[in-house]
Amino acid sequence: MGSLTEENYIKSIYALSQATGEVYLSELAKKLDVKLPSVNSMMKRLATKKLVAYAPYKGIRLTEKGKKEALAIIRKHRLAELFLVKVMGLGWEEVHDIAEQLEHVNSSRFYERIDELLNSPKFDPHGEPIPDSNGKIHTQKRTSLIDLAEGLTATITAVAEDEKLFLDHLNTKGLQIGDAVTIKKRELFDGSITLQHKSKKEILLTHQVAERIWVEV
Amino acid sequence: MGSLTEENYIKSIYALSQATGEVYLSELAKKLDVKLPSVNSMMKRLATKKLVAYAPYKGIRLTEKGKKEALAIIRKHRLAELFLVKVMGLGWEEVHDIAEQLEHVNSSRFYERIDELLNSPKFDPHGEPIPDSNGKIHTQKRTSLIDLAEGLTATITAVAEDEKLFLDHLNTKGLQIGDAVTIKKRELFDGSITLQHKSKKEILLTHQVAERIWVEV
DNA sequence: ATAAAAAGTTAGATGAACCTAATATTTTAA
DNA sequence: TTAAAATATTAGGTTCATCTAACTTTTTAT
Ligand SMILES: [Mn+2]
Ligand SMILES: [Mn+2]
Ligand SMILES: [Mn+2]
Ligand SMILES: [Mn+2]
Repeated sequence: MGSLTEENYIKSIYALSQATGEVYLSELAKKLDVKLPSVNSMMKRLATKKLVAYAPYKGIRLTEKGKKEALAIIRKHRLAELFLVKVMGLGWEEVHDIAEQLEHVNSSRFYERIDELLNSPKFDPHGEPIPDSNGKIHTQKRTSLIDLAEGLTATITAVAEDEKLFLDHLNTKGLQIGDAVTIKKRELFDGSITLQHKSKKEILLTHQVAERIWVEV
Repeated sequence: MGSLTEENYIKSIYALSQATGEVYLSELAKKLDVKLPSVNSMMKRLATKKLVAYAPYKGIRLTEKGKKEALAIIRKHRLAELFLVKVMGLGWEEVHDIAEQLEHVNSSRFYERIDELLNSPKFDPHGEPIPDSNGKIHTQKRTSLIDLAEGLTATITAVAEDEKLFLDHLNTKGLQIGDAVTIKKRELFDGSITLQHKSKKEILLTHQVAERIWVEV
């Protein structure tokens, strides 16, 4: 295992590479809130450690070793989040920041026990899949609410997790993972969406909110 | 709050100053497993931060601010240990090393919830008092088993906590916090002690073990 | 196709946290 | 009371993780 800083780089590279496979150093710099030369020199270090494949002026990608390490950290992060919600009774909107710290705890016993207490859970409180202890992860093809046609009914399977304000917003709207929603109206002007919700209430979501909610039809 | 390293220095200074009040840099160096010049420059840093009182060639002591910070860390450490035992079902012999990491987690919510779930506990799994959220701590006058006269009966109130092998040893001997023991025999030759235990069994403890067990008569 | 913009690199500096080697001060023991 | 031992300090160096400033390469837009 590397340093806390190295772990955070690896995790961010993994997250960014979900889209295209390759990651630009400038993306990484933005995500980690550091300058390009910092990223540049860290990439050289991670390359000598065989965690990323790096060639000057080319984008980077994780090696198998790097991917494995990323998934181990993500596993700890998501197990921690679910534990904080299910066992400790915290809200889904407040667990991410704590999990950012707990994911770096080095103790197989600690995470073994969490996994046992939660019965080897498959999803975190925001609907993200939890990699198993071998680093195997179930990636779902995800459809955003904004891509759903009027009239369709779908189930909320996941939501963006790293902005507390967004989750606070969902709390006030009364939306949760597993809820069935029907698209009543899609506004062409501003991209906002009106949902029919199990609570019988109609819910209006702005584009900004709807794009952070993923569903399964 | 300072860095993880600073927190560990503060905590160690607090622990060492329990005996005499003043702490020698060389003691600190030994405890933290670093060399003297490292301690020396850290003391200068902590002094500018008003966490320790430092003058060249004099021992150091924590300021009130430093003491408060130490107690906050110790509170987190001990709450974490008890949580790991009571809520997560880990053994008292395996929680110290995990708590060494959890004590640096920066989240009042996390520790608030632990405190609530445990009902504002007063003692950790090894019998150490847990400072309250204002940094108030109940220090007991502690008597070691080696200082007890033959024939006396006493209750185990605390044990040394930072050596896993020692706690494993107590587990095999079947000794726990709260157990009543009677001194049957004290050997002059090697300082070993024979106890009468509630389990009806006689238990032989070497001096090395007995000195790490504290009791109340 | 060239100029401008974006992305990436190098050089050199900084602060944190450590180190070794040399030196100074204080304590202890002969 | 002086020498030895213990303790503390200074000087100077290393690695990690960051930065700014200057420069190079690649991409994009006119
Ligand atoms: Mn998260
Ligand atoms: Mn999550
Ligand atoms: Mn402990
Ligand atoms: Mn303890």
